[in-house]
Amino acid sequence: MSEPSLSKPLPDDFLQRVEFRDAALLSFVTSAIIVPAYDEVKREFGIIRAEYMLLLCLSHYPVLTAQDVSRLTGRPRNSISRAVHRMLSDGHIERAPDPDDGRQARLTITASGRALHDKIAEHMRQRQEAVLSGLHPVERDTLAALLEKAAQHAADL
Amino acid sequence: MSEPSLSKPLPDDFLQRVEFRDAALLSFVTSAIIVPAYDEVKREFGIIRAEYMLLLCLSHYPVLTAQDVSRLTGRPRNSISRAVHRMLSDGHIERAPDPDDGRQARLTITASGRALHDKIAEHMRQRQEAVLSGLHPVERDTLAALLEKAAQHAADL
DNA sequence: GCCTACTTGTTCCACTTGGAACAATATGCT
DNA sequence: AGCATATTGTTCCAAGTGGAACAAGTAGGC
Repeated sequence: MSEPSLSKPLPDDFLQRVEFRDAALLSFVTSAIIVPAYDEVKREFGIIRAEYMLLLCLSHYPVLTAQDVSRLTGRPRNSISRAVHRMLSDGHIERAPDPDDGRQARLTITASGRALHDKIAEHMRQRQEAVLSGLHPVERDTLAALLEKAAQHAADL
Repeated sequence: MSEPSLSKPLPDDFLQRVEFRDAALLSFVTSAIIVPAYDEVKREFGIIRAEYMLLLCLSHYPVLTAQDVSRLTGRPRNSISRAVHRMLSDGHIERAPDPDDGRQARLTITASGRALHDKIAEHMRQRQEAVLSGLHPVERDTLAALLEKAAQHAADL
């Protein structure tokens, strides 16, 4: 035991002193939800992040191209391309050439893909509740409203 | 990079319709800050995420072991181990064996490492401001307070 | 028509990432 | 003391990631 040795290092103190406190807090809370949730999903369903984002997008839009998904999610096109091939071979999505544009393909989700998405979304939701249940419902609403305002502003950058 | 991910051109209603809206909003806003900031830092300084987190930790604690940094940041020990070696060879940190425990080594930041950290932190801060400047100062304080409460709760999970 | 510029989806490759096993050391129990 | 167990830091390896180049296709100008 030399210093204030951190046998149990609580980052809270750390999150106060850091030079970019708001970003550090955002990152900490987000990771507390996202990282364990994606780890669970990968272990349980063998689905990696880009693959799930593909299913997520297709479950909210009837038809998308790979490029659409890339732009929606911010992931590079090659990651989406790989995800499309795996989800195709697993039968979770379908692909049809666009008759009006020979370059692009129209992607749609299958019943199997939608069922998988529903199960994964429930994992995400549960993890979200575990982390955010420390806030009262009114606080949750306030947080969501502030985040939405920031998201709006960030999207316009 | 490894972070949570939704990026810019998101139709507004996507974040409303998703099954885990709070997590999606958190992920979107966090990524809007973190991802471009780390990309800049990597391009400009050649420093990757684990390496910067090491510098960040050591700039706020006088002495840490690699294990401490791993627990503080949540990154696996081998990532920290690699970062330690590169920051050592770049002269940004120093390492000395712990006289009381032959397993661990005491890490400290050098003047060069601290200068690098200051420059990187300024990049992060600027990116944070770009995204969060859409909120009024009072809203920023409210957001930080709510996130801190959630972080506290998440740390106790 | 032709030619240039752009877009979509893909493959290639260098790099990052993190789980698992490992040696060295420390701790606890009897 | 001895022996089992835990911890630190490391290396190895399989997997994921994203930039760059690429072929096929489209769009616009002339």
